[in-house]
Amino acid sequence: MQVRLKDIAKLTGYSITTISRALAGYADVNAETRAFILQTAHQLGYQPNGIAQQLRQQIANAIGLIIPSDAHDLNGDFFSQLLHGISAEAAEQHFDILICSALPGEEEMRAYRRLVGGNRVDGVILARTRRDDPRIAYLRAKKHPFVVSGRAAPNEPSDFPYIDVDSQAAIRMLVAHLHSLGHRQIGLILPPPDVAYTGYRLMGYQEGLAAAGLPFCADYLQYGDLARSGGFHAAQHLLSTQPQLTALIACNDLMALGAISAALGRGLRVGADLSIVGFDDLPAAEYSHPPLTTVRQPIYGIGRRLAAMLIGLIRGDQSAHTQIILQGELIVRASSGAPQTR
Amino acid sequence: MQVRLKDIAKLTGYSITTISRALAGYADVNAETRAFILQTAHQLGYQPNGIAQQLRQQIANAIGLIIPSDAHDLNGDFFSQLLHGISAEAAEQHFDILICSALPGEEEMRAYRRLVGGNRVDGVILARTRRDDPRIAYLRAKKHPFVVSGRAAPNEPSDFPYIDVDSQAAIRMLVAHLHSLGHRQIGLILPPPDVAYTGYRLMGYQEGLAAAGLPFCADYLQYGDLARSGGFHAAQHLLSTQPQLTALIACNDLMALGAISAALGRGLRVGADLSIVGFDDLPAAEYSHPPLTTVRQPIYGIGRRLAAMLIGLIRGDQSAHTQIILQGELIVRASSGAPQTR
DNA sequence: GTGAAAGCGCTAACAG
DNA sequence: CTGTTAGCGCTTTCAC
Repeated sequence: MQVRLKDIAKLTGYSITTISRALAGYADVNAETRAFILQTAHQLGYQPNGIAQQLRQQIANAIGLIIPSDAHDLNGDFFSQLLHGISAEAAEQHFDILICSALPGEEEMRAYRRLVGGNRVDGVILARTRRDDPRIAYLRAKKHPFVVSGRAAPNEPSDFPYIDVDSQAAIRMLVAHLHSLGHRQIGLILPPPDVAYTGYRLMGYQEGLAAAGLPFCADYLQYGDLARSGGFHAAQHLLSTQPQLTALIACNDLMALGAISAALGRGLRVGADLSIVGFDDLPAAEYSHPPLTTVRQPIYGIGRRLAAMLIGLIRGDQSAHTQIILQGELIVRASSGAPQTR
Repeated sequence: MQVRLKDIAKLTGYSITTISRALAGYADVNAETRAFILQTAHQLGYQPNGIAQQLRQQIANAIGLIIPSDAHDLNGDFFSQLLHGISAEAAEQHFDILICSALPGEEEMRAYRRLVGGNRVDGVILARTRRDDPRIAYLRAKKHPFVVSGRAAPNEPSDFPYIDVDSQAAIRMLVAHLHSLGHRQIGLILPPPDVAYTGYRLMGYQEGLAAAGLPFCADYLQYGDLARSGGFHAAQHLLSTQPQLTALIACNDLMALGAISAALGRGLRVGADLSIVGFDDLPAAEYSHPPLTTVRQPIYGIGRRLAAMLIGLIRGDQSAHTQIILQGELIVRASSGAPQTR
């Protein structure tokens, strides 16, 4: 079965130590010896036993990612892209990724204890932070390296390394965009209140309205699940109770797509009778009909940089402890246009 | 930092061996001793070092999943759901999941060698098999446990454990459905030819046509990427070169959504002027506009069962070596209807 | 019931 | 340049 250093040692006549050093590329090995050893190792198809290396070196060479299990259904594309970025960077730095899906709550914390406490990973990446997030409390107490996709809620301290998109500015931008098209009655579809970033998006909306000289109306707000269905139902509700609305801002693309579906189902022409805009720029946004006006968030890049930061922290590079807020880019597509009354 | 067995031993006065046995639940430990040890361990917040357990027991307690990196963008929702199922089962059986994204090719094979050859995982799950798949050849040669989501291409032997949906029957069903609505000119949007399941879907189409007494026309076929863009461009092409088509079958939902977008963009009423149907039943299908007629594939369940099979194989349960073909369920929604000419 | 000792496969002082 | 030795933290015979 598995080829061990011992096997190469037996075959070449050198000691296990020399084999190890030759393979690891240490300088103090005779060039010919090294060549011979490398060749033999290659012939035997030697692959170092990762577990043994990890035990010996006291590092797992792995990072953990615990995904809220509802996220798969809610926002699979987002996590998939984030994971893509993370794994690209991890692969380059020879790190593995340990994945766990768990429901927020006790199950989730058990997963963290197993991965973190059990030394299976050297650091973890957190996503979709919640208000008063117990995971952050745990990792902070453990002093275990971690980085976060997104900040803490507005009124909580974000005293950890993170990368976030300035969603406050993004929503502000969307309000300004709609206002410049002529919209005066703009509804907002928000994520659930316990999601940390919900507060930022609401603030951005209020600031946007203020900047445009528009009044804030609480009846123009509706909360919904982070998915198409959430946007669909929220839009249904807003459109029937507030028919004067000419535009809807959804706090992410999936909700926006659900809202489009609701609007079309009511016979509205999206982009004319009703403008709808989102946030994320998932692949789905480009091919929806009409294509979705949105603010682009470089999800892949965020995943990549998060992984790079985390690996930096693991290696003890204190300069990796940074907090980054990215600006999104407004992508105007046909789902938003000048308001028209039928 | 980390609490070790040694620490508990020191504190309780028992030997490491006894601590280990008490924690592992062996019967030959005095009940009081055990209680005392368990309590102490709990107080100290003991978490066994997973790496050490793995090295000692020669099992990684982990399964590997190597995701073609293009899949994240192409079909994030699908992989996300599959991953969800896999991780649910794995978590229950106390297995970790090691994820790697790699481009098909040399990079991908290196990832396999590292994970499999390096003993980091006890088994792997393969998805989106290709014709003449080198990963299967490698795993087979290594005699390493693996299970596959999907079969080999029609003309290749599928002599490995797998779970697949009968996509041949699914496409046949879709043809029958469209035929029963009155469609006679039905186009087909296919995945790239190197994807293993493409052959099955084409066969299903041909069989469906034959059963309906319709002629097969090669001009009604178009290949495209496994994504919205692929469906979009394929539909564009079919609709402009074969305007007599009244229905399009897309081989997955994303392509179908792209096709809907293309049709709407040409001013066609989907479900009336042109019927479009897909396959998968991703969350997006339900909320597209119009909602998509499709064949439902229990992706989460497939992930779950794949993980269960693999863990069975790892544990040496030969009865886990099974080959399962599931039947999809036709979900009729508004994107398909009787053909109408404008 | 409990403890001593061996060893999983590897790396890293330390000698020579 | 190369080999000897000592573990990483855990489990598991094997004695007592």
